[in-house]
Amino acid sequence: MARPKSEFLTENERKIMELLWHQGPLSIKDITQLLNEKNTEGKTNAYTTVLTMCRILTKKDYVTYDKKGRAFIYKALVSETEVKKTVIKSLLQHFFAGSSASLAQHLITSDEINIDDLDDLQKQIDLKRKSQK
Amino acid sequence: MARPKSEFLTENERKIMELLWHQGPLSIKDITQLLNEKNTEGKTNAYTTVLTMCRILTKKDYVTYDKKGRAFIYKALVSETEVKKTVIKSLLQHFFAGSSASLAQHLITSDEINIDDLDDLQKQIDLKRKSQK
DNA sequence: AATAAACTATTAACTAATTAATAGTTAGGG
DNA sequence: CCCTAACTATTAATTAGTTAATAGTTTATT
Repeated sequence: MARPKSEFLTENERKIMELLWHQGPLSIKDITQLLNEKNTEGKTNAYTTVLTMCRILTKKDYVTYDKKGRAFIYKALVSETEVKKTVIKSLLQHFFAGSSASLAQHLITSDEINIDDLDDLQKQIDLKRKSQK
Repeated sequence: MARPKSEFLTENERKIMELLWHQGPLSIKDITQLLNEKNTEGKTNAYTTVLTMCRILTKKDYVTYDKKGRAFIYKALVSETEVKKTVIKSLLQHFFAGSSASLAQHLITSDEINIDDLDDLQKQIDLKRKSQK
């Protein structure tokens, strides 16, 4: 077996999905424009490059399209939530023995959380507790 | 530009790194054996396949080797903690606007955390709070 | 010192992904 | 109805990663 399809979205694929998630259905032209606007460092993509990426996403069932006039309007088939879930699941599996609690703990003890965040988390835990009783 | 080096470890690469992290330095023979033992579904890798993968990991500076007799003994150059950190950072960047707190919240409100876990988390938050005062 | 066993190096075939040029098609304005 | 602009389809070159056969080298044993 040669290289398998990448387990998740590649960087380029994710960028396109983000546009579709946040802006709704878009034509290739739209996507090309938006990608090139966002790209710092002046790195621009050709129309046909974006087309190819959208074809790949179609083949992988991440998106589909409707024909509107002569243009294809692409839309997401998979939600951001679903992708998020998959990625977190994989992270948990690989590095935290499948335990959400273990990752949560890691995040809480990390340096990047301040007191306000901790307050919020505590409230969230209380709420969750009550709903589980 | 064609396909860039994968941002992180690929599945195969990660499996090898796991062995080196948890078992210490190993020869190609050892790695091959351990990989094939672990593999359910009877999928075995040839010695030379493993060799190639180790070469790639060497080129990427994830591992290095010492010559011991005629064999190369491979050892990890990058720790599991470092890789973990990188993966979490990317997840945060892409799906949680860079906020650890936001991901922590997501985990806490997810269905997969039980009361005992919540207790532990609460204790952890208290500890962290005191240390930050 | 010859030989076999154990190891590494070279090479290759194949698929996925990236990038895009060029060719072909279609639809709307004159 | 024809032409051109806007769009899609085809094709291709390139690199990364997967898999492994084969060729070459080294070392230990007889």
